[in-house]
Amino acid sequence: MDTQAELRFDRGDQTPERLKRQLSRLLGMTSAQASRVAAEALAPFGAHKAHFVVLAALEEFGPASQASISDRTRIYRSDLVAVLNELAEGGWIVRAPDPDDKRRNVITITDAGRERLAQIEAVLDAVNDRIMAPLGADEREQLFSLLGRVNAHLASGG
Amino acid sequence: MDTQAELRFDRGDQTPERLKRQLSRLLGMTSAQASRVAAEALAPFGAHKAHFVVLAALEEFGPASQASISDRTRIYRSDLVAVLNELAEGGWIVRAPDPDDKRRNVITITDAGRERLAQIEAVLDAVNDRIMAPLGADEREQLFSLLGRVNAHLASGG
DNA sequence: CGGATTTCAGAAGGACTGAGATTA
DNA sequence: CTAATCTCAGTCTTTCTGAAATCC
Repeated sequence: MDTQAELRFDRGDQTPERLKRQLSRLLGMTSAQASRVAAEALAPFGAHKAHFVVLAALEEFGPASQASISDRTRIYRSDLVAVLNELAEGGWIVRAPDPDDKRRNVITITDAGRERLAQIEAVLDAVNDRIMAPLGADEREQLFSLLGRVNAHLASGG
Repeated sequence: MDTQAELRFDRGDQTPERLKRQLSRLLGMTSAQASRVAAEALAPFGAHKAHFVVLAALEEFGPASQASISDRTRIYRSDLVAVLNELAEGGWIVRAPDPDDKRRNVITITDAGRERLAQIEAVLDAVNDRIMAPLGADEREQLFSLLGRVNAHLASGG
């Protein structure tokens, strides 16, 4: 591809000094690239990151309503609907009405879903490794720790 | 606002273990929150982050064509058009045809633009400080350094 | 001609809001 | 009646692609 994105490498560093100090900008650029790498790696499998997130939550916490899956994954309730439709179509989850509370659905991961999860996880673990390639093990831990603290602070209203 | 986002605080940590190890997820969440904080701080001024980015590039590198502004800011050429329209409407830049190359426009920051830049910068510096509030000075530098290395690696095709 | 610049139109994804229908 | 759940229908923003028109 001879796109504009490609032309942006290897130019002399003409980044304005003011921009280098803005963490939100550095976060945004890095996040966008990381997401692109992950999405490209998952594309050949017809998988999305949301699939991984939901399957992991089901595998670790067991069958759950859509509301509690939303709380655990931070995927909005409204957006979960489409994700679960896709996962149900693939046979990776089962969506059944809850007999104890007719407002709810009970979402259950299937055996095929567990296999799918393992497959996606392997892909994403490799992606993760590739993203953090320039960092040593201790540096990776530092990055997680620092980012995690910033994130927790922002998530709790800071 | 009694929205879903608000309900996501202060629940017991029900985050699936698998998700905690994915840097791209942590990056995405932190980036989204940081962007939201920045956008909310700029909204009362009717400013966007792109305004800051473009004005900073013009102030530091002087008058430039839209193509070179794009290279320096990593804002796509196609997206720059709307940003420059807004900045011209506010009187913060002047867009004039380049007599030496009629394909180009020469974009120049105005005195009002410099004032605007200082105003926006003050807002964003405060935002930056708020985002990194839980970190000490040395930790902030570490975070910038680690993220910068990951970003550079991804940007150069890694 | 090939190549660069500006502009417009739109795709694709993520984050988010609001409301309707149903049920507790 | 209030509140929770699921669903649909959107908005908004960002990143990115493609192509037309103009000019070097």
